[in-house]
Amino acid sequence: MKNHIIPAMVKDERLIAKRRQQIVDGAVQLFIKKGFHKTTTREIARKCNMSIGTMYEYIQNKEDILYLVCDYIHCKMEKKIRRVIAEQDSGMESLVKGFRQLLKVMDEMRSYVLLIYQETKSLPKARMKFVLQNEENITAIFEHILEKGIQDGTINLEPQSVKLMAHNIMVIGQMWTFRYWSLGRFYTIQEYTEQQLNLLISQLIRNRSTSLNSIESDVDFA
Amino acid sequence: MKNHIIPAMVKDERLIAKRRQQIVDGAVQLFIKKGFHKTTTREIARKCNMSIGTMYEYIQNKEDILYLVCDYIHCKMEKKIRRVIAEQDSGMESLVKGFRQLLKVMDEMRSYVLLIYQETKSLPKARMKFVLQNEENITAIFEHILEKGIQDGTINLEPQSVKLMAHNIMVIGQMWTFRYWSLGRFYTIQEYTEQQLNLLISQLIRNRSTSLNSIESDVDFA
Amino acid sequence: MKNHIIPAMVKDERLIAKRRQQIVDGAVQLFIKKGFHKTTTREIARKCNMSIGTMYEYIQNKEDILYLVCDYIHCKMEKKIRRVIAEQDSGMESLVKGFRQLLKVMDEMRSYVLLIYQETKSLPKARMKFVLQNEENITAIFEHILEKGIQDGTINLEPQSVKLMAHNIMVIGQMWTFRYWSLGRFYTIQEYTEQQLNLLISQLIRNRSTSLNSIESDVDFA
Amino acid sequence: MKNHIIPAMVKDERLIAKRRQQIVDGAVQLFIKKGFHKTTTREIARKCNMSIGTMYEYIQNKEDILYLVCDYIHCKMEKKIRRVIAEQDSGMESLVKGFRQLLKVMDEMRSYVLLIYQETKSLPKARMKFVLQNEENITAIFEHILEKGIQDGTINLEPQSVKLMAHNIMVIGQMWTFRYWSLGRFYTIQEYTEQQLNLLISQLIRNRSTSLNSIESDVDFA
DNA sequence: CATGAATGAGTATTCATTCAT
DNA sequence: GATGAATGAATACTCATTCAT
Repeated sequence: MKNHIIPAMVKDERLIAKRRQQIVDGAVQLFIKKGFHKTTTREIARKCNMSIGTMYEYIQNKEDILYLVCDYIHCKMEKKIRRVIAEQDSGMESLVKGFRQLLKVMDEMRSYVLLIYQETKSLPKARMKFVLQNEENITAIFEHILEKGIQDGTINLEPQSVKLMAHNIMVIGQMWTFRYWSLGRFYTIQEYTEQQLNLLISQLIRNRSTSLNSIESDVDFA
Repeated sequence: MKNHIIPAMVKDERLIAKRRQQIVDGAVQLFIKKGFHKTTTREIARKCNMSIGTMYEYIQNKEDILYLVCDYIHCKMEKKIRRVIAEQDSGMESLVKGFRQLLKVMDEMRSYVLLIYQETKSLPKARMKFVLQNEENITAIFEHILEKGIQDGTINLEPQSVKLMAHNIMVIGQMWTFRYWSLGRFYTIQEYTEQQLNLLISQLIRNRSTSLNSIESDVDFA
Repeated sequence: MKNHIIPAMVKDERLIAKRRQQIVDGAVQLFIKKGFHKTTTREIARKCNMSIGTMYEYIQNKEDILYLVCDYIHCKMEKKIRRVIAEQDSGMESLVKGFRQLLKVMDEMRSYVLLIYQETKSLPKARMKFVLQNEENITAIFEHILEKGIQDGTINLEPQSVKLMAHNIMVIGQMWTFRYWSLGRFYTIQEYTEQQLNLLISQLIRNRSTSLNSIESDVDFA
Repeated sequence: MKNHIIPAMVKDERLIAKRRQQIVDGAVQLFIKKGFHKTTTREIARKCNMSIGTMYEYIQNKEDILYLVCDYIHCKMEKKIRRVIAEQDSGMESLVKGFRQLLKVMDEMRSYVLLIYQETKSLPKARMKFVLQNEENITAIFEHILEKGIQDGTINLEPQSVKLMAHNIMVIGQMWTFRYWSLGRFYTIQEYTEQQLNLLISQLIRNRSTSLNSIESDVDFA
């Protein structure tokens, strides 16, 4: 977390972290249910069992809370995704594992991701940069995987398209959250995942003789 | 336009259409610059050279304006895209033309699309439905193209993936608007279009012997 | 009617009277249902099938409408009450007939009277005077009856109390409208009338040997 | 006071009572001078040396203020009237004392009572019920007195007319406020009181041999 | 460090009235 | 005479933020 950017009235770093987590936990629920603008600071304070006065000891304004929330969500996502990436795996193996995990996370955190997605714009320019940067960090995971795959020969992709492909992968994940209102009517998350994976692979191999099934899914959708 | 849904205090239908266009024209600019929430009704009225009183003769509340704006944008997009689709073209031809046009439109209307994207959630539930429906109408254009291509044999895609692929296409278009902050640093719209097109085609043909170049681009990016 | 006080943009006196009656008819219903303040001029115009523009040709402002309404109600009440007063009757006979008629009218026009009662204060000072004067005119009917009764010996009352008694009688009538929420639970209008009449008479006779029953009620409560 | 019904944003009960009194004190004056509808919340806040924000911490909407005012007035009236009623007095004695005190209070609080009278209808239904209930509580005082008088033989009244008579007494009091524009021209409050008392007594005794003068007035009109 | 009462600028919306057609 | 679109002052209420205790 880069919370350090947000100044607090209180010194005790340990306390700051604890209280901010409290704030984030309370705020997320409210933001998801009502949106950032329609949630009042009073509500947030009440939700996290804090007086408004106390809350303002740990933040400077309402937007700070949104920032903390976005940051928290991104960190959690990133951690969850990195967990399945192993050094020893080939590029393609990592890709498949990473992709499946990405979609698993997107499904689990659907409303959270949607939140970031819809409210980021409410952040002041400077803060927005940081949030977008977080996003780009996650995108970078897939860039690295693709590059590794190109080098070890398991992935076939022109270097100039690496960035683009990484973005595409991220967006395939995100669209499950922001187009769920339509996609959810036609596909389960498993179906969605495997079909998108098939389409994705078809872009990354020279010929489709390589079977996906050779790479076992160690992602189980709860 | 389904504006008819919004009741007006004024009877003259001609006038209603005219004034509402005035309102939309003024509001879009402000919404794009400041966002829906931070734009005041007074500002909107001033921008479109109307008194607030007059404005409220043609709408019922601020959200109506947002709805009118979203509706207007979607209609414009749909019209522009349909323009390049010709009956006599093969599925694949239509797809390529449609895709290129989609991206051209997305680039031209970048901030407009972004607006819809970020503010749709501010609409009341009922109104949101309509906006999402509009979106789905555009997606349906590509569904039809894909189906046509499957039938005439120019496109290779499993039927169950048609809907998914149509969504993917739409999202490839939209992501140019909402990830422009990153994509715009690495690609021009032409580069973006052609690379995405290449990736797309690779998913829709049995073998890559068919060259894209055979389908000339009649889309010029102004 | 002293409508003449209210200037109109239109000349034709016949038309003025007709249109103003139209306005009054529409307005009364609305005022009764929603009160003066919560009724809009637009609603009134719509209710009486007139454009607002036209309506304003016959009045100068919203308060004028209230005035017209009050005036109309008072005139109607006065006419109805005077109808049962006959020259040849004794004072006491007139009193009983007048009283019973007063209560009949109050019951029939309950919501109308209540309206005057609650909204008179919304009139500008000058207009209020006129309305109160109308009220006093009706009160004066009973003053005259009481004086006649004193002179012909059928009513026993000190001259200094005549005015007071006339007011009391009016108020007995009015309270049926503004305390109906309570009185209506315990008494029918007939019970209310006869009990109040009994009490009233007991104040106006030297000894109670005179029976009320000798004066027949020619008022039938529909 | 049943203020507890009105929720406040502030917790300290002591403070709530104090601030609400402040609000009532400021509001009454304005309501009396301009009426409820023509008084703005800003004016009220200014009058009671509070920011609007602060004021709204203690009420929920403008109507709440009106309710508080009505409640306050009724409570004050009731207390003042009850003060002169003594256990050991006979029914008739209580009645005379109570009646004189009622009129004294009505005179002192003339504009306050008039206010309740004219603005109660501006309250939302539920609140209006409470106010009317308060009114009925005061009326009940006189009901009890009348019943006592009937039992101890000092008052002669048919049981079925008790409720009616109690209402009549209340209305005799109230009419001094809402017909003061006319009554005030002819009677002082003392004259009004004694004449009405005489008329009242004439309804409540079998023969008029009993002299009122035997019951001394301990009400002095300041 | 914690509290929560105080603040007041800011906003959507209404509605009586006018006046050009 | 009739119409109804245009006007904009006026108003109730909210809510992020502060600061004395």
